[in-house]
Amino acid sequence: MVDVDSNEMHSEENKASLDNNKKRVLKTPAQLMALEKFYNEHKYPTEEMKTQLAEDLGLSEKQISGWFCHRRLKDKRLSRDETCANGRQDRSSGVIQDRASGLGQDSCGSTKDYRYVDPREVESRRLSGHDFPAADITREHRVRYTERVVGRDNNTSSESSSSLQDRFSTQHDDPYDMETSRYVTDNGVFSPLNSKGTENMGYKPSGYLKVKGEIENAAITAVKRQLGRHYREDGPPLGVEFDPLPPGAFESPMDPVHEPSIGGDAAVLHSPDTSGVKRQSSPSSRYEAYNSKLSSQYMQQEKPVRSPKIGQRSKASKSVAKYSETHDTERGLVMMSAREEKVDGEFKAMKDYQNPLGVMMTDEKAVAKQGRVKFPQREYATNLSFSQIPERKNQIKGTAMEMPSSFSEDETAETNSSVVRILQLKDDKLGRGSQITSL
DNA sequence: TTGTGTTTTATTGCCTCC
DNA sequence: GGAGGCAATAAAACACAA
Repeated sequence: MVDVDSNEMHSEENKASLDNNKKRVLKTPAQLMALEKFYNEHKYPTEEMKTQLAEDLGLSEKQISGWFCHRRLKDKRLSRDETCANGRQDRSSGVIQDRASGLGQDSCGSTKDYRYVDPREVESRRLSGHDFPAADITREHRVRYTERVVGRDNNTSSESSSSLQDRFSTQHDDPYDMETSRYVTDNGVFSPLNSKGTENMGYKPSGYLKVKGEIENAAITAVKRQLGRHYREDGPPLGVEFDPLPPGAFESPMDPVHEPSIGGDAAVLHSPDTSGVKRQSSPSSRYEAYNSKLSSQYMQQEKPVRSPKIGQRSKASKSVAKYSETHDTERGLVMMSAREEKVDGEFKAMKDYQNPLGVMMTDEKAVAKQGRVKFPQREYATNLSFSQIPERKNQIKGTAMEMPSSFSEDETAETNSSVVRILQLKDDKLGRGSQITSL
């Protein structure tokens, strides 16, 4: 742990070092966290924002500007790599991809190549919550970063997935607030998460799950567990017949622009009741989106492409695998950030889905230039307790580690109930009531 | 322990917009 | 012309494998 004083001193050193020598000084975890959070909402901060941020973080405006600049470049670079990798993967593998992950699908393919998309458009989409490879990348980065932040002292648990058990269980506006409230005790010490969810299951993948990696299918496994005795590997019970799907049931618009790509049910999304569903923060919908996305990510890792960046990713996945074996109690904290970010984006996507793109997309760059973006509350920096953020070391990188491999009982219950709610909504819309029980 | 690769930070130059 | 952003580059910090 790093106490406040040392961080503040560090911040002072940042300024001083800039003046005195050119030796670069790493941002403190708290600074990075604040910056990341701010960046997550404002890719192009106004001068006022920068000033405020610089003041709050103890950095110079130049540093702030430079950081945002590099951060955008990083996003863009990663976006290129990611979309290109996805495109290659799609061509080389015969694995069916979820439609929700189709954004990567067409990245280097025929529909649209995001490498040639105006980055501001990318950003606008991200801001508006539309799913996008870059959004994943941001999430990946954030996970990587926060892992570094919290993953330093990972000796509290050897369970492989306790951190993930909370992925879908909670929704909070501010992941950082949530982190501190949920994981930090009154003394500011990280309290271990409940890890029993991993132990009590003893579930072994079977059938299709054997083929795919356990990591990828952990979410599927979780759903299986939730379904319990209702789950049948060989399909529905004999004698149970499903109603034929209505025409166009699987024909959700694949407009790469409007497609929210959250992997949720199209009927739900297009339903007038969508608002109710999204506010409900259905873990199942999130789960679906997550699972579909993870599939594409997993495939990338499985067949690394010979490019420097992909090589990094492959290496990262190894680290992740190793990391996931031993670091999970506090990793949950990392997951919370990534998850909340994604979830937030998903709900934005759902909320924004009904609006035309032209209306929804805001050119933040232009807006920032005009200084019309309201500076948010100074929560980015001030809400961060430096004492709660470990010193940064042990850079653990990865993407697929976000995969939930187990759920706590509470989470299972909640997820299960949410799944049922979604199914009920679907059935209500389709005017049938048999599928839930058929499951 | 060391070499190598990756990431992050800082600098600089060019470009675009007002 | 100034401001801001992007891209290229260098260098330091860091992680990891041998």
